[in-house]
Amino acid sequence: MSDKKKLQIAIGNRIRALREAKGVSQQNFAHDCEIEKSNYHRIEAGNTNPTIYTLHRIAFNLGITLSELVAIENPQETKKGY
Amino acid sequence: MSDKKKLQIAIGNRIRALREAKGVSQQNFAHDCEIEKSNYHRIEAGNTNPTIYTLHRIAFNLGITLSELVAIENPQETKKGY
DNA sequence: TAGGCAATTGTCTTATATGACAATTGATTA
DNA sequence: TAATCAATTGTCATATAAGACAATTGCCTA
Repeated sequence: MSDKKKLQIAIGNRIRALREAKGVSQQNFAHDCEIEKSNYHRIEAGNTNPTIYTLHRIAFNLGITLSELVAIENPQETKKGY
Repeated sequence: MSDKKKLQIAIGNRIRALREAKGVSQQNFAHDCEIEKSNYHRIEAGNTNPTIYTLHRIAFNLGITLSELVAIENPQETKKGY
């Protein structure tokens, strides 16, 4: 799997865990973040490569910083895969 | 100015400071990150809303984590501006 | 002065993130 | 059973990130 996909999945998993910890549904949370719900789902599923501003809105609505949001295991980066 | 633009500028400024601290040119650094040099410039200038994977490659080539890269002052977020 | 390098800007193209919306599935509950 | 809600998938349109490349500007320095 590509580094890009691994990163997307790692971020998606982290967002999902944090949202579930808050006990809020995808639908409601997506609405709070002003993200269309199906696209929000694709972010959690690791099927998209979100922009920093989208992640910023998600972090804000989780009540954490962007830095905390992207504090994931460092996907082992090799050269290439872009 | 929009929250989005403020975020882009904050991130661009941070990337520029870190790159300059390494004493490497935009051209060479962009090449290392596999980003076309004019587009790399637009990121530092805050004229684009980069994807997380682009920032991941930049962080990697700076020798820091994504989390460290986006550890910026929290642009004061109000509601709306999306 | 001429040449080279870095930074910047502009434009066109291509890939894709996101919006919008319909439809399906599964779980729950009245 | 029927109704509702959450999650998921698919498709189309739009906006824009990023690639590619040309051109300009400013700064060195040989």
